[in-house]
Parts: sequence; C-alpha cells; structure tokens
Amino acid sequence: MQSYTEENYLKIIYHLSVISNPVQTNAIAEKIQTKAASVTDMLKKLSDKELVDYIKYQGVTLTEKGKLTAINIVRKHRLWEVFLVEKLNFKWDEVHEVAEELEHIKSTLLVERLDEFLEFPKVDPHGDPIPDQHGNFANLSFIKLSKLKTNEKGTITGVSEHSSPFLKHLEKLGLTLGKRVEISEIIDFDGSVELLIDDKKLNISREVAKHILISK
Amino acid sequence: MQSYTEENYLKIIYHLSVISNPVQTNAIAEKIQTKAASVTDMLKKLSDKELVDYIKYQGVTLTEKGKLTAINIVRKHRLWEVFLVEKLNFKWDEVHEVAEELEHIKSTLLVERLDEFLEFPKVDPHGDPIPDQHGNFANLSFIKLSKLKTNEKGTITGVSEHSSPFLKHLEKLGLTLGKRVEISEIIDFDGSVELLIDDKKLNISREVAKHILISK
DNA sequence: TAAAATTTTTAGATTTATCTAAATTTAAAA
DNA sequence: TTTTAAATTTAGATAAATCTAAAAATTTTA
Repeated sequence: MQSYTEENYLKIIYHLSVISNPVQTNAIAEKIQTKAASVTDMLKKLSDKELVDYIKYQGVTLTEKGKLTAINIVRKHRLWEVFLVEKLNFKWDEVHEVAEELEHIKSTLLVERLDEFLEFPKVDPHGDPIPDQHGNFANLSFIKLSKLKTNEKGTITGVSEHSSPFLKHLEKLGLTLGKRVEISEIIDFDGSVELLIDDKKLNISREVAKHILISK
Repeated sequence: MQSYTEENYLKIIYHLSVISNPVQTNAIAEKIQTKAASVTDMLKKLSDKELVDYIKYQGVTLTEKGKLTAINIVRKHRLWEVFLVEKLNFKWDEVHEVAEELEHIKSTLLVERLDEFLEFPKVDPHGDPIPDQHGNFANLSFIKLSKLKTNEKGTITGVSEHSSPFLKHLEKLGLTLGKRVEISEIIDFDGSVELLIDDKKLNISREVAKHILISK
C-alpha cells in the first residue's frame, strides 16, 4: 500500500511521462510544488519499492507496477469528477481540487460501485478518457482545434487545459463538450480562429484553440 | 485548518465525551489504537490551538471551537454512510471504514451538495442522527430494546454497536431499521428476550437487545 | 573542448506523529 | 494513612516528508 504522497508522485510522473520519458526531477518538483531535493528523496523511495526505474541524473520511468497504481488513481480521479458534475451539479471548473482528495480513498468496492452508479462513463467532464479496472483506456482520437483548416467541422470532445479561468472562459463562450463547430476563418495576423457555433460567429485566440480538442 | 490526525482526535474525544467528561488519556489511546504518550503530545497541541481544554492528569474537554469541528466530521461521516448505502448499495456493515476516510474530505460545497443530493437525511444507516451545517441535532428519543417490558411494542430506529459481526447478525435475523417488534416474553434465566417480528417468534440475547434502539 | 550554466544529488536540519522507557501524579487498597 | 497499583506525563528516539546550502554531474555555449 502506498501513502498519499507516494500516490501523488506516481500520478504526476504518469502525466509527465506522456510529454517526456524519462521524467526529469525538476519537472516533478515544479508540478508537485516542492524542491528538487525532496523529489530525489522520494524517487529513491519509490525505486526501492519497485514502482519506478530511477537512474541518478537521468530521470525516472514508471515500472509496470507503478504505472498500474498511477492509472488507478487517474481512474478514481476521473470517476469522482463525473460524480461531482453529474450528480452534485458541480461545474467543470470546480471539480479538480475535490477530486484530488477523493482519488486517494482506498476501497476498491467503492470505486467499482461508483463506476456502476455512474453507468460506466468513458470520459470525465473534460473529455479525458477513464481507464477500466484493468488500466485499459478506450482509444479516443482527438485533434487540436488549432489544427483544423478553414471550413472543416468537428465536435468539441475535450480540453487539454483544466484551469478554472480557462474553463470558465469556454463556458461563457458556449464552447462546451458536445458542441459542433465549424472553422469559418483563420486570421493570418495573430493565428486566431473564427468559428461558427450555434449559427453564431465567434473569435478565439490561437492559445485557446490549442487547448480545445475536436473529434470529427 | 486541522490535519487528518487532529480531526480524528477531535472526533474520538467528541464520542467519548458522551460517556464521560472530561475524557481520559487512556480512553483516547485505546480508541485511536495508539499509546498514551502519543495522546498526551497531541492533547498539548490541540490545547495550543484552543480546540480542547486540557488539564494535566485530569483529562480533556472540547472547547466550543473543537466541538463544532468534531460535529462537522460526524456530519460528514454520516452523510457519506447514507450515500454509500442509498446510492452505492453498500450494506450497513460495510460503510464504516470507507466513511472514516471520506469524512476528512475538505470541501464545504461538497458536503452541502451531498446533503441536498441525499435529500437532507436526518439519520444515517444505523439510525444515528445527522447534525445540520450549524451543528444542531434533531432530538430523537431512543430506548434500548432491553428496557422494554413484556407485551410492549416499538419500532427499531437505531443500533448502539456498529461492528460488522453484530450488524450482519441483526440482518440475518431480520432486525433492521423500521421493523416493528413486540416483546412476547423476557426469559428470567438469562435475561434473553423473545419477540414477535413479521408474525414470527425470535429469541435474542440480552447483550444483543441492549444494542437495539427502539422508538414507540 | 574547456568554461559557464543548469540540473540533480548529498548532507544535515526541521516538522509531524509516533514510539519506549523512566519518572511523576493520582487513585485504590491494605 | 501509608503502601501499592494504575494512569499519565516527560525525555529522548524514530520514521516520513520536507527544507536549505553546498557539492557533483550533466548540458550548453563560446
């Protein structure tokens, strides 16, 4: 059994692995809001427990065991987010902090029953896929809205930025999951995107467009 | 803000206060599965934070601030128990350990929304009252089944023992909350109680009868 | 490729919650 | 009321997770 802190390290390493593998000490330190020295200490500990492969000065990779643990935490986090939004009427920008706590509750019975209660959701309120109890993800294919070309259409199915200000912004613009959009123009000057949604025109910055995920 | 551990101490002190006030160091140590020396250390800390009034060698009492904190934890514990039983189909003997973890989740929004989602329950699955957000309990009047006299009737509305073996035993006998019972005989020899439930006769030990709470 | 900059690790300290063993206080018994 | 027993506290140690400051390794740059 892992401690709350160990679980957090594993989760962060898991998320950072997607971007770069192996994961650097400083990257972890920044994400976890701690000092590099503390990270080094913890990596040694996780290595002793065979949850990560750690080479001094080189970085870490999750072992199979570590990866399964991490995915299980991600599973719990996302299921709780669905619960908060679907059942307790939380907004999609309000769920993260609470789910950060709920993801560490240990009972497997709880997780399986929650999954059932929520009718086995495949994605969380931000469109992120929810792994099953064996750690398998349904493979969803997303492309960034910023990669679409003029006149292309697609459905908003996810976001790659979870901060409250960003999500509130999208909400205000009506850019929520499931909405159908069409690119009407891409502005040369600043790369901003003009799109059609609910028959209305809308201009969003390139920065925003990069964090909206589309499926066709 | 209090730590997980501090919250547990406050909760235990709160429960023990009902039995004896002030609460003794050893009583806490036993409940919390730790050593008396550790309890002393924590009592000093809680005292510094003005959550308890602590007099060396005499014991502790919760301050108003400490009491409110404790009651809030009890509130969360019981609401989560209702959730587990009502929504996730947990049995009444399966909820305790999980609720022990869930009770420490911090968000007040979560608690109020959960309360609403559960339609403001007044009691938990064991019949224990759920305080409102101000810490007020509805005053329910219970008497022990063992205090009833021959031919008296009543409704099972609570239990004063929460262990899984005890609850499973009651379940098997059909002695669940809401059931109407009538005392048909009290056996002189061992104090055991014969009762009528669902038109069937049943004999339970005095020990069991003591932990069943009745309202008329 | 040698110097400079960056990243990472080590060493030693701190905080929180715990422990054991010994000392002290209080309560109970003779 | 003195002795004994029980409960409680103190003192000093330990484990987990963190920190700062300095040393070491790696990467970048000139």
